[in-house]
Amino acid sequence: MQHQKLATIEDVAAIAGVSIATVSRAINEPTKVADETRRRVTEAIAQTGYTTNAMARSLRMRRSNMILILAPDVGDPNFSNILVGLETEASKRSYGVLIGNTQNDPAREADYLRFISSNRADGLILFTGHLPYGYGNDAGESRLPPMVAVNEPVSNSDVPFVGVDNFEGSRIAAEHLISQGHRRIAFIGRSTSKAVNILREKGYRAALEGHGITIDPRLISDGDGTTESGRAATEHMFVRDVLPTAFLCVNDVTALGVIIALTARRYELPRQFSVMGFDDITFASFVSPSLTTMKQPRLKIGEEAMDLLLALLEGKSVARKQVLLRSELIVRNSVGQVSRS
Amino acid sequence: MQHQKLATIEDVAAIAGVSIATVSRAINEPTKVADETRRRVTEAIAQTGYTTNAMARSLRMRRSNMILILAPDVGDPNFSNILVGLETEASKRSYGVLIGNTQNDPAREADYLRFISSNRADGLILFTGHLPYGYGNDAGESRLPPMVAVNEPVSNSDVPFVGVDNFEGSRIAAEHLISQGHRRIAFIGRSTSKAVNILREKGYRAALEGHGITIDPRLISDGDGTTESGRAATEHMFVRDVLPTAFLCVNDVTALGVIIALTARRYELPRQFSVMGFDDITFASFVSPSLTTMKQPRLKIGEEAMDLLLALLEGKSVARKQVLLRSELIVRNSVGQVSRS
DNA sequence: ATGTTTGATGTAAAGGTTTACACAGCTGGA
DNA sequence: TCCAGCTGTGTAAACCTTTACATCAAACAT
Repeated sequence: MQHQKLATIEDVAAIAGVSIATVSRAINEPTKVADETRRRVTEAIAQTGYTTNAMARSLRMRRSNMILILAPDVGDPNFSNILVGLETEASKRSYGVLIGNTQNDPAREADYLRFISSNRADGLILFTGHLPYGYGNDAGESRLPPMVAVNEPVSNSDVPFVGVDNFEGSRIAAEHLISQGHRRIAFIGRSTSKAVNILREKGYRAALEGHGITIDPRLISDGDGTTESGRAATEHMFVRDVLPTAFLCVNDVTALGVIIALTARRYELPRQFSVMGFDDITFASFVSPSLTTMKQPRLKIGEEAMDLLLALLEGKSVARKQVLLRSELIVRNSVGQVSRS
Repeated sequence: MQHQKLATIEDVAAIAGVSIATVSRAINEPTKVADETRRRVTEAIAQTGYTTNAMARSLRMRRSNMILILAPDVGDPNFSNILVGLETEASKRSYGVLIGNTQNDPAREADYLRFISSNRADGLILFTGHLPYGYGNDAGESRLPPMVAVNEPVSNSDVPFVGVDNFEGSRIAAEHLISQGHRRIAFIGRSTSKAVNILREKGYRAALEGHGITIDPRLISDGDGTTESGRAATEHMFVRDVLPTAFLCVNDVTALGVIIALTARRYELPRQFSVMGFDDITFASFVSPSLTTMKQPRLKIGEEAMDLLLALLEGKSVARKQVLLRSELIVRNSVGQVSRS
């Protein structure tokens, strides 16, 4: 009962009174078949409810029309909206989208690579910030398929990247704080390994230096981008008693941790301290105080990335190997004029 | 350069000095081939880096080992964690997971159904709360594949459902408010169409009735589960001047709207009003006041749903067509003792 | 009238598996 | 000695397309 034998191209051909080659052409290259014949075929298709078997087609054409999305964490607040963009563009061009949630587990990444080598996916979108593990160690030197990185560039490689201009965005964010009179500005979320963090720190430095503000290294704090890291970094500054008037955070999630720490110490925001995030994730507008931040055009990022990947896939030589979009300053209530101290 | 001709089963067979049938058996039914032969085949596979071509296999076996997930909105805060569960279980059983973001657009749903009829997916996970549009209107009466609903049951159908016991959970939530001395309890988010809302309202009613509290219909407010609906409903109650001491909301997103409305009116929570949510979405612990709510075991829901679907797919007769998991009361700071008024 | 081009269609191969069936050799029982 | 059953392997069909090549008729040019 499971399989009631779907109609094949042969059934259609029989009904229309033509050969299967003609049916195939009527579907894929309509101009190459006579009007009258095409009409008969179309009718036969409607009559049988025929759909072309994607497996047979993929087998023959050596192409699955599927894209694999490799993400370390599907729960990442940046993920879902980029995914919508990716999916929208893919489906518009009749590609399907496969999800691989790797949790940064090398075994799982290697596992998912087999979707490529077994022809189940033609291309790869990388959220991971690194090339998949397990690449090229099987004999046969498995070639990597066309790829595009998103969210985080792939460190030392020439994998095309689509994302926000993190340096520029962070510079704008810092400028905003400076424009509110802040001079002692902390940067929360320094990292030596994550490209995004590095760029955002550079933007911060550029802005301060551009305004002749000397950077106090004690105001730069390591962090891995989690809420807890933001909270801990803030606490640490209080313990050491080296305090800024404003916190520029590597992302919104970190900023949330900073807000939690400050609120716990009963400070009033933004009167006593200003906090700035980056990303504009969903809850940024719901926190109290609502978060001033830089908005990533996530939908657009997804669309552009998929567009680039499909271009690569279709063999078009692609001019730009890097698409940097602008982030937008969203002013809410977590940043204020510097308080006279 | 794209395709350097991958090794096929034939190459392996040649190297191992056996027929392709034997190679296939060595891979899929190892016990059926002699130890020595199997060793040679394994070696040949390693040597060539052979991976079986999934398209050819699927074509032959009439099975893609792919599951299609149909979701109206990938950004739904309940979605991502359930997805992780679904994906984890699927990948454990070596199924792949395809994402279909439909935005409730009938055309897109119908479009995705073609993944089924073209054999690109064997089964369906429904987040949508309804059967996909475009089912069965093509001639040939396209049979629906094995399906499991998640997040929201599929109204009037016998599609198996995996989720939380909404009635019971809501009853527990209401009981909690009652235990804090509340008698005038509002229910925000009534709906006549959404099964989840209906069940949660029933749980609310059951709890109140069980404690001999007569229900004031003016305290039951329609809502579609958005933040804005929660805000508007609350405002409306102030305008009519019919006020509860506690708000039981159909979900956390709605509760957030209620909190926003109350905070805007400068009420102090939970001293003056109590607010209770449902779902325990990520930001529930970050709102101020942090939200008391019922936690959905989302990971588990995903895993159970996929497990059920795969069982269905493999033809096992499944005992339970409905898996109801318990939700857990999470006490935070948005609910307090009723204030003497 | 002959040769050439064009357009529409058909024939058959190829794509890479799985698996029913056949076969060969061997074991063990009668 | 013969037969039955078992084990391990091979042959070939089937799964459903796409497409190179062949064919044929009609149109056109010479």
